[in-house]
Amino acid sequence: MTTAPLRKDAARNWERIVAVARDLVDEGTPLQLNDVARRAHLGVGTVYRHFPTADALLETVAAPCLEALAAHGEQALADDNPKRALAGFLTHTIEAQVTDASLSAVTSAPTDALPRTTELKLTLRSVGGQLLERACAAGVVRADLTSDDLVPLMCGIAYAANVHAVPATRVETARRYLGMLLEGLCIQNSGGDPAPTGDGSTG
Amino acid sequence: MTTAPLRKDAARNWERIVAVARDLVDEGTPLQLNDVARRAHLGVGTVYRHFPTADALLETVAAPCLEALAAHGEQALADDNPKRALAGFLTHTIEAQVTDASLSAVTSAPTDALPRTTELKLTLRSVGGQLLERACAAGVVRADLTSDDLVPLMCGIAYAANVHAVPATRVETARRYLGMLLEGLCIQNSGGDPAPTGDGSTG
Amino acid sequence: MTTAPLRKDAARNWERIVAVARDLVDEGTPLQLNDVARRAHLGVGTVYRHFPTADALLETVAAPCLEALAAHGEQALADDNPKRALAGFLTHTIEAQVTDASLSAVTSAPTDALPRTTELKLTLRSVGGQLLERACAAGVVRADLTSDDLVPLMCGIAYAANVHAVPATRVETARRYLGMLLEGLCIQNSGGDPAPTGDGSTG
Amino acid sequence: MTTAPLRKDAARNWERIVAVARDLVDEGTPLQLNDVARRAHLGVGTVYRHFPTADALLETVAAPCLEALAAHGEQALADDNPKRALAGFLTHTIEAQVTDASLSAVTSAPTDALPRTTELKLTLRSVGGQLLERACAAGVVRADLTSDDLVPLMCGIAYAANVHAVPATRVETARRYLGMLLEGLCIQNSGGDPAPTGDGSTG
DNA sequence: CATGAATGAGCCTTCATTCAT
DNA sequence: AATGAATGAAGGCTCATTCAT
Repeated sequence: MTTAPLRKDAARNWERIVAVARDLVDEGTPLQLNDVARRAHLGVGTVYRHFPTADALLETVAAPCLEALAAHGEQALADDNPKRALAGFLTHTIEAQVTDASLSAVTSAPTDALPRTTELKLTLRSVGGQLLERACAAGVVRADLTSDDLVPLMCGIAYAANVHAVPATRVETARRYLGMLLEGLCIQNSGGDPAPTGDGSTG
Repeated sequence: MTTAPLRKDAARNWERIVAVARDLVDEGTPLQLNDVARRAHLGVGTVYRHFPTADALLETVAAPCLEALAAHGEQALADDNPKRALAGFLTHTIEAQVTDASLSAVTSAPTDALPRTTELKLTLRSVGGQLLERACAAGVVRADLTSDDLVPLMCGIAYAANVHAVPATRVETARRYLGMLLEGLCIQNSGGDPAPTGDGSTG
Repeated sequence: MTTAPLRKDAARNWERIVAVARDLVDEGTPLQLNDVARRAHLGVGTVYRHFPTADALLETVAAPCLEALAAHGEQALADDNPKRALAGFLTHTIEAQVTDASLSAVTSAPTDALPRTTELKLTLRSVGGQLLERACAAGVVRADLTSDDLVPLMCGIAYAANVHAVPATRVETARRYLGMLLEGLCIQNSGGDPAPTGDGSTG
Repeated sequence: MTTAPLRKDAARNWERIVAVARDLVDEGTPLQLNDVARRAHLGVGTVYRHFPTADALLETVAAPCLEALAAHGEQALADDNPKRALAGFLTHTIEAQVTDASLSAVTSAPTDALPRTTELKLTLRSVGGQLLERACAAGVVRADLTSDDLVPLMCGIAYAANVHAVPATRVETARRYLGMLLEGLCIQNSGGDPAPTGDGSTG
């Protein structure tokens, strides 16, 4: 729509570049445009033509996942159980973030290289915000939680799962941590005493 | 202890290096040994002699904070309110991590450059484990939480507070997020339906 | 003449390219064929077809000015005051060179990309030579000045005006410098001692 | 004075770098730091350590010549013949500029990389200004010539001599052109009509 | 003819680490 | 021990030119 369709060969190269980048992301290698070019058997210039910066490429790699998340979110809006809808959306989000390194990088970044990314992030935030609002309205979620908190919290959970957890168990760990966040570490009716004290004093 | 006490001038250099490194960490500058040397008005070689790698220096910078945390944890063990003890310890930990960039780096790192760091991290884990155990025993904390989860969760909370939150509000944000984790995002008696579904399906 | 007339669309492209190049020259941007193509909304290949090198394009841009200068020179030949004729011609030349960056580049260049340019430069040289000859014959110009000196001297004056003089005052400065060159920096009857000594000794 | 004396090996490298740069300048090769490093059989880093930019190196190469010119200028101030003093100074300047490509580059540059260069250029300007003032006072130089004009005019003459003149004759040509500038192209008492007309009209 | 994607040499710069002084 | 100069691999990016479409 927005851009003219690429020529066939250019399109093939574009795909190659993104595919290589995807592989690099998956194997945890930092994205370097020269590196991508070498692996894709293309000139550096070609890569730079398609992606002016490494971030632009990373965001392109992440885009489909962001879109899938957004799509899922839209579906979740149709769920008439607000709690389940929100929890499902967050679960999906977390699983994606833990599975795909491009996502965590992109969602954590304060600025975007591509307008499309900004757009997707806004959509995601908006969807999350709506799901949250409904859950709030239904009284199933604490009232002091805002849509601004959702992304950081998800990033945090994903980060937690990536710290010390071996790849094999990451998704599982992430789900556990999300469960803990949703239900709380503490048993709720366990007494009237404070959670965090603010000044950290224990005695 | 393990090493012979440094000569007076060497000791002074050591202090200088660590002080400079502390400053760099605080201003968010990545630790580069050349940089440290220049600012400390010392030769690079001197810095390398004291700290073979940047990580060793970083861990040295972080050590006092880790010790302070451990000390606090020991005190907390004396608290007869297990929930308060644990919450206070976690609050302390989070505040430290958010405030001090060296801490988050060191606690998140899978391996350590210095044995002392490993030792401290173990102590911390052990203290946390004990506090957790007591809280568990008192039934104030969910049973599926293990001492292995504490560090990742704290790192996650700290990370969450660092994403998108401006420095000025970070500590406050981190406290909020810790509160949410402890109490749960969801209102507890709000229905029988599941939190995360595991397969993420919403309908 | 030498080449078949261009097809209408090709001619339009040619014009577009030259116009864009003119703009780039005027804004002081170095001529890059890719750049020209982009601004002209044409493919690079098209630009390369019309102008095999950046110099060829530059010379094409400069050609009309060179022609105008030549035309002026021809007119000056009709002036019956040899001194005025020469001075006028030089003034014109200088003004053009200072005003139009393409000119200084082309006139200073030792070799030409286009035969047309060589032709024009020869014409100009010839006209200058004739004007000079007349002035010499009339005894109003020093005898050791040859037609070979005219172009370098004009380039030099233009260069002088471009060094350190802000754009706004360049033409004025160039005129002043030309005046100085014509009349001499030194007061003529001011004594019998030498101008440049050749070995630079001051005594 | 200002900087600590270099270690012997560093000093040797410094010399090597400057010598190589001098050669490159003399053979008309553009100064590239990597290139310098290769020719000097040194690591790039070494060159960058000594000279942060190519301009800094160029100015270092030019410095001795600038100093020599300044020294000559000081001597010229002692000459009791103001015209000869000025002419000698200008001749020297021109010869140096034509002979040494580093000089023309440095004197024409609007900004300097090294403070030392700025200093030298100021000295040179000041000396020129004084010589000019004396010549003016003695009535041997046109009154509308200011010290601001000296540098541009000398750069212009040097440029003129470099245009089209083959290296072998450059110095000679430059001297001739300087002579012409000093004495004027026109025979002075050759009539009352104007030199440049300002509008360039020839009648 | 027009197009513009592809090329890749070439330049710039940084920085972790070594080692002669 | 202390010093800090030297190293050079590594990464970044541009741009003139070619050639498949």
